[in-house]
Amino acid sequence: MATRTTSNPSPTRDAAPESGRDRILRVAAELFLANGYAETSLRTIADAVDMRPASIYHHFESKDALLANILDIGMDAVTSAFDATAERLSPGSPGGRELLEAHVAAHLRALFTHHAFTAAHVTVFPFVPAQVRRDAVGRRDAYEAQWTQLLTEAVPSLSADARRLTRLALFGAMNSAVQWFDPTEGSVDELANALVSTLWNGLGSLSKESSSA
Amino acid sequence: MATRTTSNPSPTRDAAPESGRDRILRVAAELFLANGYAETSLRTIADAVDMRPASIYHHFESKDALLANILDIGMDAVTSAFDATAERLSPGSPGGRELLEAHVAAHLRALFTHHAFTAAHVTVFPFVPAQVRRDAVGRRDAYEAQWTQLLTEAVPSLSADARRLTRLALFGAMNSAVQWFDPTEGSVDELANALVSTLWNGLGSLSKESSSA
DNA sequence: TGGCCAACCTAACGATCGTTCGGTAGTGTC
DNA sequence: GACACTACCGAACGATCGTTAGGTTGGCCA
Repeated sequence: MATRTTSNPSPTRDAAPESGRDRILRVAAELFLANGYAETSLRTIADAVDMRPASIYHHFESKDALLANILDIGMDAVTSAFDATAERLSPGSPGGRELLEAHVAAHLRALFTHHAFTAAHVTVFPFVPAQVRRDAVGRRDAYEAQWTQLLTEAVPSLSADARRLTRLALFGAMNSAVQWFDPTEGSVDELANALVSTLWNGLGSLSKESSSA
Repeated sequence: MATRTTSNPSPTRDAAPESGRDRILRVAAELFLANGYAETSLRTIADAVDMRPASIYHHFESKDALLANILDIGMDAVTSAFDATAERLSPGSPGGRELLEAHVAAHLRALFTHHAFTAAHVTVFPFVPAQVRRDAVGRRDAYEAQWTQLLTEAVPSLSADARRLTRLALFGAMNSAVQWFDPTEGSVDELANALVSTLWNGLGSLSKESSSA
């Protein structure tokens, strides 16, 4: 679907030296996240990777295309994390809570592992140029559909309305974490556990008298 | 605390004609929300209010100051909504769930009533110029402290860590609503009820066997 | 050895940006 | 009728923006 080349920019693999293109992607993603898209000029990016502005155009046809690649990489990260988790869990078919927690953990892990690329979706997204945004919403919709199916499986008795609300609220909660959770100070898996624990058991279970409406 | 003049820009009061200044604030907030801060030029704003760019500077000393005013108005809306709700509920001191739901509803109502002003906090905020952001975080911190106290009252048995997590996740869920909830298609109070209902009872209560880990 | 091509460069283009300067029209005040 | 004040305007400033044209370099391959 994506005609863009989204080659592997993750530097965690061995000593494979980061290519110039990947370096631009990573640094630009970090700058976009820190300062915003429009506020980050190509000259700033070029300086940060020790190049000249014109050199960026050897790798990307425009600033918008650079952003589109970054968004694609972020989307790749979360969707492949979801798919890998689904495959890993498919034979056992665990309980609803375990299913949910595994996917929340996977989503959060992808969010923080490829932080600059995924956070771009959360923060920069509303303001990316219309065409770039149009390209990306298709993939987002597909990812959200996967979650809808997941919630159906995890909590079958949920109505369609409640399922939609739960999905959107959960996404809001998870994605907001990129703005306040520091993975160097706590485990992402613990965050996922705490989040799903609250969502699954409810705050009412902690009150002396569970006054369920 | 805020030295800026944050006069009433809400048009819902009688036939008091919207002043030029308030019109600039409202239209600019809408444009910032729709297109982003840096992407929205003063010429675009001036066109939208049928003025010339130089005229904006009669009312605001800079584009940053204009944004700072917008953020202030948004913050005023949510804090005064919180305070009014707290005062309204103070004599009765209802149960934890009712307390929480009332404040969630108040926050959401403020969010959608002053949509452009409050949504600016959610979407534009990460990218506003550093000085403007610094001015605003103080007020945000104070508002978050109010919620921490509220959660302590509503669910006393919550640990400090869990309280912090719940507050941040709830904020993430509520604030994300400005991006997906359409108040013309559903009641904000019903949204608040559904949200708190899920949070209070938990998804596990809907499963056949509530497998509370 | 010579051609090829990816990677990067210098220099500059026109456009647009936030902002400023020096006005003018209208209104109320003494 | 002079003054002051608010609200706005026309025209322009220098800076910065994304982008392009036309190089230069160095390694690979025949």
